[in-house]
Amino acid sequence: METLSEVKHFFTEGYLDHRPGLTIDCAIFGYHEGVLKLLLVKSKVITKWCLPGGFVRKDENLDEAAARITAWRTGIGNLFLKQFKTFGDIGRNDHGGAFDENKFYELTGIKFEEDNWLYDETVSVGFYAITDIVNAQPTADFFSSECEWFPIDKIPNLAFDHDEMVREALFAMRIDLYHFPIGKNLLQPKFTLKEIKLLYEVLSGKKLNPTNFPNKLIALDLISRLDEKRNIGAHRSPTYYKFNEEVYEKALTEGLVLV
Amino acid sequence: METLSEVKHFFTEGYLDHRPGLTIDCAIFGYHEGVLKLLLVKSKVITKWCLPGGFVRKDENLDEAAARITAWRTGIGNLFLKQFKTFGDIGRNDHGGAFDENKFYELTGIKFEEDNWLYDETVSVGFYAITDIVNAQPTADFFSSECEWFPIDKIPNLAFDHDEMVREALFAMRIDLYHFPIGKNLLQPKFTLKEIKLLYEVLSGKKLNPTNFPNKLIALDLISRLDEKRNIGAHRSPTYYKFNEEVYEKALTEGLVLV
DNA sequence: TTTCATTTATTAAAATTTAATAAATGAAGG
DNA sequence: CCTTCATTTATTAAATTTTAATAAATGAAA
Repeated sequence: METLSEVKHFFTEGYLDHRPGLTIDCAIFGYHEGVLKLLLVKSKVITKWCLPGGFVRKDENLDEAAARITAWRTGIGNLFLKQFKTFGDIGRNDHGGAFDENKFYELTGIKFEEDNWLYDETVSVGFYAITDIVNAQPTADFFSSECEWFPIDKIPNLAFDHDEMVREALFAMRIDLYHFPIGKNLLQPKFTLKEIKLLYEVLSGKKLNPTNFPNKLIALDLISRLDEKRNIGAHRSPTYYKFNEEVYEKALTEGLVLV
Repeated sequence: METLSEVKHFFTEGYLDHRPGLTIDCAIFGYHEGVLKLLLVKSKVITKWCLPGGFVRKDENLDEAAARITAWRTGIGNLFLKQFKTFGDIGRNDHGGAFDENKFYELTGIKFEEDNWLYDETVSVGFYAITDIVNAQPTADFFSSECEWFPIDKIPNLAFDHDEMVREALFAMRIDLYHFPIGKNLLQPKFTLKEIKLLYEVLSGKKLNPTNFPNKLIALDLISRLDEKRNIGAHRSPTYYKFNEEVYEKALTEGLVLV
């Protein structure tokens, strides 16, 4: 939502083209050179930071809604996206004083009625995504004054049940690391063993063995060695590796066991 | 729902105490002595078998709804229950001719109107459960004429998107096997290494190493040896083992890595 | 009473994983 | 311009773990 008229339409008649009581929230993790961050949104009318999210449209599936929201917030389509949990505790819509009605009226001229469709109890389907930070373009909209990356260990208190969502997203992502390949959009097409090890270390939050871990990826036939070396200055030149497309894609749908 | 008046109330005024558009479906896996089965329900008014499920009440959370439904269908409370995926494709409510309107009228005297709340698009949160078959009491109700265990490799075509649900439930359960302890309600308090190996083999669908696999459980401190042996007739007596409660409970919430 | 089938437990072989060492590379300093 | 040095990758050796093979136990059946 970028214009005031779009906003007004959404608040007064949004229930006509959105599925009532059904939202999506996305934990978008961003990786770049050894740092893991999370994309958060600050609304002008909510005093706490939030996960990017929104209502599901009547003409789209859950996956499509999640893809739309992440694509809009990051500028990147086709990123690694995965449903991790659905949140439906009663009372989870309660903002606990975080919503500023006056500010909302000031910005929109709309008085929020008790029976507005947005006050209805909602269920939110949580998705997480992993993207490369340099390729992403954090995008704000009418309400969100800010849209920023936060290092994973410096995430502020979030609105609603979004704290729990982040905790669960990270937990699910770290389990998925053992069962789905990752890295295709996070590393260059040619990468060194040290780079992919660092990626996994940052995502998992654990130290990995420098020789043993890459060997597992090779044993799974997920990556393979190239006849090319990188020049990294005053050090021994490491060999380049690449992902094996077919194996990678197959593992994405069928799963694997990486330990 | 057991009586006709309950049914009538649900169909005409159910939206008053249920959350509209929000259902739960449960893949209840049953284990007993090396066989894995799935609990299915056959409704009098739907021509195909279904997963047990139902609408979420306005006064309960998702987990509570899932616990209520599984407890009602199996007679067992407090079983291993886990959310695995939420299904919200548009058109997933379409029964594809599986719903028999005439039979429904015959049984209830209710004419289904186009605008009945049950015709609204729904999102279903999928849970799976694992229970011991001998302790379970499959229970039918007003509509479900039958409620039966089906061996996992002999599951018939199901109604709605329940085929996909079962596939996803099994997939999720088999991944969870690597990260959460299982067996406390499926084995006797004292069990042999062969028994727990068989349990894992049946649940995972894979052959496991007879000495190595149990050793991993011991190394994780999940099980420990007792000073007692089982008499199994004309064979060498195996040693009994038990679960370590504290480790087991901790792993249930924090996760583990079992490979 | 002895043999036998079947199962668990122990031991030895194989494979894998970890740690230690060697080799490579170019910057920095004499 | 040559030597030293810090740092990184690659290889080799040690340690550990996993697999396979063998031994021991048990009671039914011959």
